[in-house]
Amino acid sequence: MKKENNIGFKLTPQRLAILSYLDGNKDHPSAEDIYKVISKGFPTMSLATVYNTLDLLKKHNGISELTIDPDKKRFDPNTEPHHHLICTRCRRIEDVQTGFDFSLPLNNTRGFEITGTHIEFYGVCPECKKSPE
Amino acid sequence: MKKENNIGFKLTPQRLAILSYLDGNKDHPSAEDIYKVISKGFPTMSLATVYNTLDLLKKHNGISELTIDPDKKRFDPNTEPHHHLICTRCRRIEDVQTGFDFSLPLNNTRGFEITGTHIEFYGVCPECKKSPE
DNA sequence: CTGGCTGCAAATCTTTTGCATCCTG
DNA sequence: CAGGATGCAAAAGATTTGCAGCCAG
Repeated sequence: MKKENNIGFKLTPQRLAILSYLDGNKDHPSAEDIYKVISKGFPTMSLATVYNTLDLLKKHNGISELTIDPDKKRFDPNTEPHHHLICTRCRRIEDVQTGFDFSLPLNNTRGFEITGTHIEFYGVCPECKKSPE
Repeated sequence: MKKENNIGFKLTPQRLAILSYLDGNKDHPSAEDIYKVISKGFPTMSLATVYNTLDLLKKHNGISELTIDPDKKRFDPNTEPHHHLICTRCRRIEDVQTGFDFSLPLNNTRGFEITGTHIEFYGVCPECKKSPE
C-alpha cells in the first residue's frame, strides 16, 4: 500500500506519531507539548517537523488552532464546532459540546457576514477550587 | 476605561500619553501599535515602558488583554463585559455590546465555577466583502 | 536620599525559515 | 534521479528582564 493518504501527503513515521498523539486528545496541547511527549519515544523528532505537520493538518482541516492561551498557540484535534471552558488558575481547557448554538441578533452584526461562533467560558475548575487562591 | 488610575502609581508623561491614546480607542491595538503611534509625537518613548504600563493597567483593571489574535496580544480599554466580531480576512476586531448575555446550561459546567463569558463571532467585514477573496 | 520610572540592551520564548541531507519511489 | 520530508540552526517577532541613570517628593 502506498504511503499516502486520501488528502495528499505522505504518512511518515513522524507524522504518524503526531497524528496518533493528537487523535482523541483532549488536552489542547501546544507544539512544544506535542514535541516533548513524542520526542521521548522518538528521539529524532524535530520541533520544526511538529510545526510543519501542524500547519499541514490545519490546512487540511485536521485540527484547529486555538487562540485561547495568550502565551502560545494550542491545537485541538476536535474540528467539530464546539466551545471551551477555561480555568483561569491552571489554564486547563475543556471542551463544551454545542447543542445550544447561539446566533448574534441581526441588528448587531455591523454588516459582517458571520461564519462561525466560539464561546469561551472562564472560571475555576474543580481541582483549583479545592485549594485557596 | 476607569479613571481611578491615580491610586497607586504615578502619572508620568509617558503613561499619560498611553492612557490618552487608549481612552475610547476601539481598534484593540497591540503593544507595538501603541508604541508606533505614540513614539511619533513622543520620541523618547520606549517599548518596554509601553509593556510596563500595559501590565500596570491590566493589574488595575484599566484594560483587558485579548487573546483573539494568534500572533500577538491586543489590548482593549473597554473593561465592561462585551463580545467581539472578528474579520477573518483583515483581522479587524469590533466590539459587540452584550445585552443578550449567555449562560452555560448548568449540566454542562463540568464542575467549573463560571466567572465570565466571552463570545467571538467570526466573519467577513463589510470592507472585505467588497473585494473577492 | 530614596524609590519609582524610563530607556536601552540583552535575554526569552514561540514560531518561522533556509538549507543541507536523507529517503523513497 | 527528483521531489518531498526531516532536522538543525539561524532568524524573526513578541514579550520580559536587568540595570544604570534620572526625577520627584
